[in-house]
Amino acid sequence: MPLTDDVQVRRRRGIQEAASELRRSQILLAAAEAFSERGFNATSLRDVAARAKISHTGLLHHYPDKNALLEALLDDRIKGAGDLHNLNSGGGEGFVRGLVAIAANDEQHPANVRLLTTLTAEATSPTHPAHGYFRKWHAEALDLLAEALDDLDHRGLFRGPMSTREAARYINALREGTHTQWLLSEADFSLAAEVRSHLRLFVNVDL
Amino acid sequence: MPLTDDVQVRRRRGIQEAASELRRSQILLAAAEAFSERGFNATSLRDVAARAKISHTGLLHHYPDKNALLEALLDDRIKGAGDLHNLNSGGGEGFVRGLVAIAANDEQHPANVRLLTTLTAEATSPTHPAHGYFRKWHAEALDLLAEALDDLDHRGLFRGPMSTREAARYINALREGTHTQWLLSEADFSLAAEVRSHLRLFVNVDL
DNA sequence: GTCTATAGCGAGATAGAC
DNA sequence: GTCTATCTCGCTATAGAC
Repeated sequence: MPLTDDVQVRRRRGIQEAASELRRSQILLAAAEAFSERGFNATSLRDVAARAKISHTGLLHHYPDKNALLEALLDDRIKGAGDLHNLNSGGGEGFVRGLVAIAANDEQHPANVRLLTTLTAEATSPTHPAHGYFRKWHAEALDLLAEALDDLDHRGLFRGPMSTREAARYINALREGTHTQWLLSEADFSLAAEVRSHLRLFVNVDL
Repeated sequence: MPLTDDVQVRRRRGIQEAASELRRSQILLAAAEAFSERGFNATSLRDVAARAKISHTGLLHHYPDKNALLEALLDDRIKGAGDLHNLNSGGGEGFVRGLVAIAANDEQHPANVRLLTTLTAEATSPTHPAHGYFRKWHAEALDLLAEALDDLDHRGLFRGPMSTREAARYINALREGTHTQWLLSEADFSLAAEVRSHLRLFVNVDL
């Protein structure tokens, strides 16, 4: 019987994998904190490592370089957020209500907002490692919102004087710009209320 | 007669000051280029100096450190732009038409847009050297726009269902967010047309 | 006013012990 | 899987010659 099939070995391996996964999520949390405070470019791996209470070489064992760390963080955050508020079920109403829910959640976590706002702006540069990632994500976000508005339009709940695609562009721009204003004004208005008002300009849905 | 009152000395000094000013504007141009491509944090003084065809220590003679360079650039750009399109004359109509003019100008200079978008996001962090600067600038921009909308409101040219101050917030957020989308979409729509549409949602002015 | 030279630091990444 | 030690690089900033 080969050693790799040994029950104890498999059990030990399972424990190690769980520990490893825990470490990784600690590291991602630390990275989110650091990137949110200083941006991606200005943050050092040593800073992230210190927050995760690990050496910077220990960090590099889990993520081979800085870009890999960023990619893992984006996967975790962006892909996670959409599912969390089930933007993809419940039709047009579900979608726009999900947007308000996200804003309400963001309001309690300014660091999250700063993280995405800063990374987005940095990624605006074509030389940034996450440029392609954000380009794709923004295009997808636009498509999804336009679809949701189309769904509402078919049922007479879209009230804009413009096309649904234009409205989708306006709504996303409003959200993005409002995040910046909210951060710069040090949260002196309600993010959720603001998003609710934005959406009411375009759709006839009880939010 | 003391040497400092000598005519030739004064003339030479005048020439030197003019040359110095030229150098400074070359440096600011180089800084704008570099910051726009890579952001402030990720840009080195050596990079800026190379673009300005000067040594990095030569640069430090004109601007004592990196923050001073940033501050000088912001003063030059932000304070200059408002005057250029005379946002402060011509009342409410003049102001909103000025906003469209700025967008039309920005459309021809994506690097300018990226510069301000990136710096704004970076400055969102309270530890950023330009944090206070952008905070103040955003608050002022909001006040000025709200005043312009008030002026239009008094003459029945404001059409929003919300207050002028809320509308000012929406319009500024739309502009900020649209910049980001425009950069990420690699300019696949017209910035000026978009701003014109935004404004038409709120004011009854021929743009 | 601009340069060369260099100090002094912190970065990303690798090698190899344990 | 985590560490120490180290390599190599590029950075900001200073000193001092010209």
